[in-house]
Amino acid sequence: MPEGHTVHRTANQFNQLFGGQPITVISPQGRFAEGAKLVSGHKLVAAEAIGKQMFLRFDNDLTIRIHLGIYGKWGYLKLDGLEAEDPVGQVRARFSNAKAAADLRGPTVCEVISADEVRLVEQRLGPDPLNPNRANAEAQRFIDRVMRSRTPIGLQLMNQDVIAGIGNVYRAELLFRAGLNPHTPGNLLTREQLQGIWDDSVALLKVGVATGFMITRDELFKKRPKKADRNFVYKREGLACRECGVNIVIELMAARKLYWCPGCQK
DNA sequence: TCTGGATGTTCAT
DNA sequence: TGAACCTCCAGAG
Repeated sequence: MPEGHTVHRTANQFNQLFGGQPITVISPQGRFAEGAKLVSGHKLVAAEAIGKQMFLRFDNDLTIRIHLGIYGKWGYLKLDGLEAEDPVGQVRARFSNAKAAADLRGPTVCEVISADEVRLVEQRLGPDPLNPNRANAEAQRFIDRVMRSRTPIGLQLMNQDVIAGIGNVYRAELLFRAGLNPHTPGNLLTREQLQGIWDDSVALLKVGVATGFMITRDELFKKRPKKADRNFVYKREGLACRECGVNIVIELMAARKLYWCPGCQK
């Protein structure tokens, strides 16, 4: 489920499994064979997530940048000294030590880049609500950026240069929780409204990191709700709004499905 | 068993 | 704006 929370969970898992240790990197599928050779056997200094991208920094100043895109998935194997079985299906990259292995399938990006190239990517990405550093400055950066543009807030929340880590599910749910019509131009919103969206994104993403699920209904945060119960509007087109009873609508916004409630989001 | 859809991004037109 | 990328899975039959 590649929105920002998933990538932060993966980075945490990588630091636990492989952090500070030499790591074997292979490409069973072959498409990452050259990159794997550059870093395999080197120590993983740290795994870091920014928005939907993960950076694996090695002790030879090279970094693997991974973006799952829409298809990408991770699978984990516990080894405890046993040999890993041959991968099933198209495994772009396998990361392993004696204790564990992580298989990467179908990513949009899996490449080795230099420290300078890492900085270029970091500069382009917008603030990440899960970035623990400079939390207040990051919020202001988000607010200023949104207010500069007439682009609808529903589009801006999907732009990784504006806010890194939000995808289609959180976009729909954040706007519902804020009571905002997705078509509202960014420059017509107030600082208070945008601060509210930012704070809510921090809270929802933290729930996502903790649970692994995109739960957006407060009363279900500490439970394990079924998929159909987790959200207010996402994938609920034609059903009655949980708050006002008006039917949830679906429309295409920049070729992505947008779900919202015309009753609650005036 | 088959088909369509999916939480995303980039590039060409 | 639409196609391409590329893999898995839920739902249909």
